[in-house]
Amino acid sequence: MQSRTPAGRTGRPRNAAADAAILAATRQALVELGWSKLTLGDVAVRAGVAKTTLYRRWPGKNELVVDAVAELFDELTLPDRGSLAADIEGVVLQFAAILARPEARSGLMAVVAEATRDEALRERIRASIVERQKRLVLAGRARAQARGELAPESDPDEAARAVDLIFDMVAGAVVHRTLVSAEPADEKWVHGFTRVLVFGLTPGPGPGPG
Amino acid sequence: MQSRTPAGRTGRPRNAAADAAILAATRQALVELGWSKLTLGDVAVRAGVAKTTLYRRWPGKNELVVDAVAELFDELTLPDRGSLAADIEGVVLQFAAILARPEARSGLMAVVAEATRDEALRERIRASIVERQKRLVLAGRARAQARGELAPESDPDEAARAVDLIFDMVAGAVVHRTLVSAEPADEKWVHGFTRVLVFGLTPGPGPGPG
DNA sequence: ACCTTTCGCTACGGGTCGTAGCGTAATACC
DNA sequence: GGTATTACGCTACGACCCGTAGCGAAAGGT
Repeated sequence: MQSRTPAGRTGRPRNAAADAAILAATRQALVELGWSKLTLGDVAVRAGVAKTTLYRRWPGKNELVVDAVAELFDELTLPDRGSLAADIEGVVLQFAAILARPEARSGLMAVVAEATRDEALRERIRASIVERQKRLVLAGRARAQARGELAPESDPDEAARAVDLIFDMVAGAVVHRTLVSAEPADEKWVHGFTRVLVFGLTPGPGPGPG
Repeated sequence: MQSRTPAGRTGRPRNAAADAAILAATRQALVELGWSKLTLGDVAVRAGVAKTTLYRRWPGKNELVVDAVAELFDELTLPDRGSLAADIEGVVLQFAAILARPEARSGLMAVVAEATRDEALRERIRASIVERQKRLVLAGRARAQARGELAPESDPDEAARAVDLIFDMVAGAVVHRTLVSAEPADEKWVHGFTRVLVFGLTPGPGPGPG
């Protein structure tokens, strides 16, 4: 047993508080400067650490911002509100609240853009941000099936595709509303969105989108 | 009448061919270098113009890339395929095809990210990219109402909100699927998406999402 | 005490930025 | 044709940021 230090290593241990300080400084810099004007030297000064310390812990700006933004999504939960529509509305409102924060707005899209040319970064985003969100979709779907609101999927492959589709529709709509249309995903909008998602554009069992 | 030159100005006219060359060079650089490593000096060399010419025509990298990417969306059309679902599938497939191109993938998200801190850039994106797409939603909706598939909206304010909602759902889902989930929005996916959008998650008049 | 790792600091070459200045080219007006 | 006006290509520049190397000191284990 040599696991008193994080990985059984010898030598001076890393200052754990510095990690938190650096990530907080990164978010602060994102708010004040935005992605493009954010420099690692500036973050180091804000965090009260040397620039070299930053480079010892993160490969570069991209990975640092991913980790800084990922922490924002820790607060996502899925309380049981009794129905599929209510569950969707609840989680979408939480998601919208996160995306309304400037550090998320400027950082998230930028790293996604960078990830289009960086497979490792894409995987980092998937593991630390996307996967956590997708688990909420899975949980909500299971609940709805237990309630009888959705038909249970026998084919697990089909089920996975359905979850991916729903996830892209929910997250995509909120992100597009917030960042591209640049208008708030408030309760009214979320309500209309949920109605369309659950009942569709054509007036079926529920009222139409008007 | 002094409007033979574009705006009635005197002096040497601008080389119109240079504009096209610069935008094409920008797209090429986006493919080869991506957003972050794209430099205006490099674009100038590719286009065969001086770097100063670039700065005389565009305020900076952001605006240049917006214009370069906007041209990609010129090809969007909305052929009448007979039904709302078919119309949606057609235009979504076109949209997906554009987003599959590397110059769109790396450029679009990056400028949207920059636009979160730049009101003028946001307006430029809205005018040259978003508005054109939204017009297709308007046209498709009018067709569906003419066919009787959608109830006509009496309140123009409600109608505008519905169009905005649909637009965010369609564009958002495709963008998220393509850029965040990083998987192709192929025919199978588009078909499933359209079914959910038109008929909803719950098995109403149509079949469920499975 | 000794070893190992981290940390802060300084310094560096390399690259990009955005602008200024200059001479020249291309057009409109007279 | 001559002149005014604008666009163009080119060069050069200070400022900034990058990412790394090298050093001495600090903080833990053994």
